[in-house]
Amino acid sequence: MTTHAQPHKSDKYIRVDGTNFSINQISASGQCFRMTEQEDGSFQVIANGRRLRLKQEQPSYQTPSPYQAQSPSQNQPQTSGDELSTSKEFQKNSVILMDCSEEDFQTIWKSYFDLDTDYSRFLTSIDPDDTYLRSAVAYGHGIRILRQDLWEMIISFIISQQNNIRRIRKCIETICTHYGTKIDPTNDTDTCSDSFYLFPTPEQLATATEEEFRALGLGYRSRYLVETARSIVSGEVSLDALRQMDYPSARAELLKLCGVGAKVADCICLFGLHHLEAFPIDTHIRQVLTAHYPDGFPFDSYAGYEGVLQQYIFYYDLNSGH
DNA sequence: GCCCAGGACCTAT
DNA sequence: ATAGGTCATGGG
Repeated sequence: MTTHAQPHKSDKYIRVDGTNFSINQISASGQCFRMTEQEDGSFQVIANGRRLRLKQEQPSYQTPSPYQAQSPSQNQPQTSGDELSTSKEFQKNSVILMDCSEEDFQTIWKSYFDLDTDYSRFLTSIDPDDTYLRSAVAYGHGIRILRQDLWEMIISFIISQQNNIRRIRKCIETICTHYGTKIDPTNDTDTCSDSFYLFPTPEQLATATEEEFRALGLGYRSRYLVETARSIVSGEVSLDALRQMDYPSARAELLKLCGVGAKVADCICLFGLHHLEAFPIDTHIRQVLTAHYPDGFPFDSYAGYEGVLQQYIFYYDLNSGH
C-alpha cells in the first residue's frame, strides 16, 4: 500500500494565482506548524477541520523535472543571488495547485491563505534607504499571514516558548494524535488517503492532566496548557469575545491566560486574529533590532502592518544566514 | 559537558 | 515596577 510517490491527478486540482505566495516560505516561516512538505515536493496542511494537499508549479526554467525527488534542504530560497529582480519573474509565473473543490476554495482556503489581501503594497512600501528591510522583504516575498484558528494558535504559541520549531511541531502533533479527532478519509480514488488528526478542541484538551502532558514530553509548559484549557472551557476567557476585540483589547485579554506573555500574545493576535499591527518580539527579532536598528525600528512608517514586516524579518533572519 | 531554542512565572527586593 | 532564578526537552 503506497502512501505517496505517485503524482496526484491534475484534474483533481484547482489552479490558483501564486503571486506573492510561496508555500515553501510560508511553511518555513514559523507561523504554522501543521503544514508539512511531502516526499514529492508537495505540501499538506491540516486546518479548518480537513486536510488540504497543495503544490506550487515553478517556472519551467527553474525546475526542469517537477516530480523529481527534491533534496529536503527545506528552506532553500526560491531566489538565488540578489533577489529583487528575479523574484518578480517568480511571482508572475507561479501557480498553486490545491486539491479542493472550487467551492471550498472560495469559502475556506482563499481566506485561510489571505488571498484577498494585496501583499505587493507591503513589498513596495519599504523605505528605499532601509537596505536591511529591503533585503528581508525581497527574500521572503512569498510569505503571507495565514488566517489560522484562534484556539490552535493559543496552544501552539504557548508551546513555542523557549523551544525550537522542529520540537514545536512534534509537540503539537503529539497532542493532536492523543486528544484530537481522528479522520479516516472516505476513499475517493486517491492513493493518499491515510488518516490524520484534527487539532483538539478546548473540551478535548481539557480532559488531559498535567501529568499526562509531561509524560508526552511537553515539559514545564504542561501546567500552562492545563490552566489555559480550563480558562477557555470555563468561559473565563471567551474565544468569541476575543474575535470581536481590537488589537489592544485582545492582547490584554490574552495576557490573562497562564503561559501567555507579551510575545506569545502578539503571536496569537497576529496569526490567530489577523491583527497585522501586532509585532511579536522574540530573541531573533530582538537581535535584529539591536544590530540593525540601534536608533529604533521605524514603526510609524508601517503603521497597521508592522506584523507583516516582522514576519519577513523573522524568516530572513532564521533562514538566510545573513 | 555547555548553549540555545519564536518566554513566562515566581519570588524577592 | 523590575531583576534574577527557574522551568523541560532535544539538537548542535
